[in-house]
Amino acid sequence: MGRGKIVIERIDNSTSRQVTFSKRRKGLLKKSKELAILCDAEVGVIIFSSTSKLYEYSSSSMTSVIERYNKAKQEQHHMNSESELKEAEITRQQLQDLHESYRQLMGQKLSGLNIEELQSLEEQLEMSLRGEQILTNEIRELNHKGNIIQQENMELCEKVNLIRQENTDLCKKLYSIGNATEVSSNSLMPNGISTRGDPQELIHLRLSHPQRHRNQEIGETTVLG
Amino acid sequence: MGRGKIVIERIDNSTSRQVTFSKRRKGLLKKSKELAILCDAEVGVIIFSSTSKLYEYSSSSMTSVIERYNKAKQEQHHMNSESELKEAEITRQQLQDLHESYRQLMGQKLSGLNIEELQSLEEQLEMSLRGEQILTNEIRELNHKGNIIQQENMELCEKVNLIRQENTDLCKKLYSIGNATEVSSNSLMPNGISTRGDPQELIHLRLSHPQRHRNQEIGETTVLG
DNA sequence: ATCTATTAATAAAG
DNA sequence: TCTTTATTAATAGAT
Repeated sequence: MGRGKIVIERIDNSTSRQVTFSKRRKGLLKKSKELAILCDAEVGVIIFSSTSKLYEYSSSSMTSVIERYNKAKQEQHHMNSESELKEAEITRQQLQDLHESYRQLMGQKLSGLNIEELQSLEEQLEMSLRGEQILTNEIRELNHKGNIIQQENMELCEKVNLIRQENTDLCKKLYSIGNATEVSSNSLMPNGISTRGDPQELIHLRLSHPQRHRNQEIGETTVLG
Repeated sequence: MGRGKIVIERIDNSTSRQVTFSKRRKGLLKKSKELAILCDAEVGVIIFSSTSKLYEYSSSSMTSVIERYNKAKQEQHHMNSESELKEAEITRQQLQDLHESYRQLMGQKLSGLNIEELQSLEEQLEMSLRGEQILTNEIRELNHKGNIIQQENMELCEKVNLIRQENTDLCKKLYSIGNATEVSSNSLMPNGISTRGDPQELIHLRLSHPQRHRNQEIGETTVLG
């Protein structure tokens, strides 16, 4: 879809690579949006340019997309390990069946000629089964630990976001104080002393009013930390 | 690009929504690959259908893309908080300038009449600045903790995968033993006793040979756990 | 799933 | 980077 057909391989020319990157990135992000809207899908796209610049699109928020992705993957893993356990169960059953028919054969053939070999076989089978048990238990434990840590992780993230939000709000407030006082300061500077009313009282009010809010928020945050 | 132009809005008809999803999903993933290859970019795409089925593409691995994304975001936040700190610094400077001109004005006007109010103003400013410091420190700490837990998480995942792989290998071996012996068992079953050679010895060899491998692997895994 | 008319994306050039 | 334009690629609608 251009003046000529191209093969999909790394573009060597740095300039045209960048041009193509810019065009196709735009196209990809547009198509991502369209897919999300048309088909009511949740979509997240992350692009790092060859110069490591980040571009992204997410129909909701990247955090929620990644979270959902992790959950879905976790479920997939669960499914996997469960089906693995089932397979192991089947294998175990097959071995037991084998064991059983073997025992029957031995009974039919000669009673107690190769007992030593039979016992060795039995031991080996048991060790197989025991070893497998150990492994599956370990996997269960590790899965469990993983889940717990991931949970902690998410909770921590929420905490961080919460506090970050508080901080942003606070910064905004501080900034608005700054702006407000800056305006006043202009009227106070030696060049422009045009004292309408009492500027002193005005500033005092402006600063003392949001001050209470600030103290409250600090208190809350200290409890969180 | 179809028989007719369409508007980008949720497709109400469930069937055609699903058809469009399938087509466009395929297109999006293809274009993602092309972008990654043509432009040497790292790309990750996550798609959840309206029925919550997961589709994905990543030029490297989704884990590494997400990791890189998180790092990049963290840096952005650092930049943000640094620029916020700079802004706070500017605000602080502005307030000090104000303070200075205020003092000068006071000096010019009446020497020491409203000192109490001035002091109150000073205290309030200091508290503002101190509170901000506390918040930014907390954020740093929380970020740090988050990183550590994430690290732990990844290491654990690797461990789980490693052990899972070992288990899979082991299962395969076990399974192949099962199949091999099952074949033998068929020739051993009452219905088909056609004893060519000594089947007993044959089974014993087949079982005892991989047995050594098994024991080794169990040993290794126990060290890991 | 396959077909095809049509639109959309984009390669190359300015 | 933006615009233009020829051409290919994607896909909407139908089967």
